[in-house]
Amino acid sequence: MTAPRRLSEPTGAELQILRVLWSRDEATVREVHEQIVRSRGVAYTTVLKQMQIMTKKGQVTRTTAGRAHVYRAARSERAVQGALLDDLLERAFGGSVGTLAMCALQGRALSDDDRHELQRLLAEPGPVPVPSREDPSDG
Amino acid sequence: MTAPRRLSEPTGAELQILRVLWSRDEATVREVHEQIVRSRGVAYTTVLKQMQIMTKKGQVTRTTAGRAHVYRAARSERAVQGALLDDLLERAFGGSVGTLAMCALQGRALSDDDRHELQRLLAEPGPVPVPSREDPSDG
DNA sequence: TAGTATCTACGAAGGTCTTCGTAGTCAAAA
DNA sequence: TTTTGACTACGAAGACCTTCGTAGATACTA
Repeated sequence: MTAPRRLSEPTGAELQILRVLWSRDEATVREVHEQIVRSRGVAYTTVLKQMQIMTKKGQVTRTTAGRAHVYRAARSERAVQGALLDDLLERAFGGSVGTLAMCALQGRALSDDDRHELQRLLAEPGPVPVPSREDPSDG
Repeated sequence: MTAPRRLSEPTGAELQILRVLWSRDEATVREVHEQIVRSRGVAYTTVLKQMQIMTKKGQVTRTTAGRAHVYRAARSERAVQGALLDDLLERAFGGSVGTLAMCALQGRALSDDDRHELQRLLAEPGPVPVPSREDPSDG
């Protein structure tokens, strides 16, 4: 009756915290909580506990400043997004990137900039190239 | 100390079952189990229980044939894929379809057919149109 | 010094997910 | 008739997620 589950891609609550960290580069628990509480009522200690767990999981790192901790995301936003997409790709699309991309684009609004960028990407031959964005750590 | 979670998008084990149902249109628990057990050791009653739960959740429907049940997916594969993409879009991409699409395409191999299809899709003006594929039920 | 505010750490509750064993029903075979 | 096999239903265990209260430490203030 055992039930092992996911290996370590961030869950919903974890992603919400990571989004704050990515947007500010680094932040204290208080700052993260102040940001999150605007959209969803949640206790300070809930965010604290979550971030402690994420530290243990290696999703964030922290340093000490005064008597508070300052947190940083361990992986770049792009790296985590890619991993989550890989998950979904395998679990729901049988690994077919084309199906996923078409499913994502169909019926959804797209900015002209994004449209052009995608067209440019698709115009390149071979595996779609990765433009060099700063991408500190990549797990 | 309460922890409400997802509303009803299928989980990993549920998706594995749905994939079998989509591939055969309909199937008994035995057939689904035989298919899944090829890639992963799991007891018959585990699949049975899962499908009972999915029935209660409305993810599958069933009819009786003899003393066995015959199951069907309640929603089309495309509909579920779209819903899962919406989830991920909101949770990890801030709703930006363009970012998701680019992240999905970057660095991943793409068949020529898929590439051309995507280019065709992107060439259309306005919200990317939905091609008419058979799409029986749409949640 | 006493009180207040702000941290971290921790434990526990209640929920979902996944898994499997056991029990009960019914039909077919010995 | 007894045994065997296939099916459904159900309960419970264990893992993980999310939430919050409480406790202890440390600084600031009256």
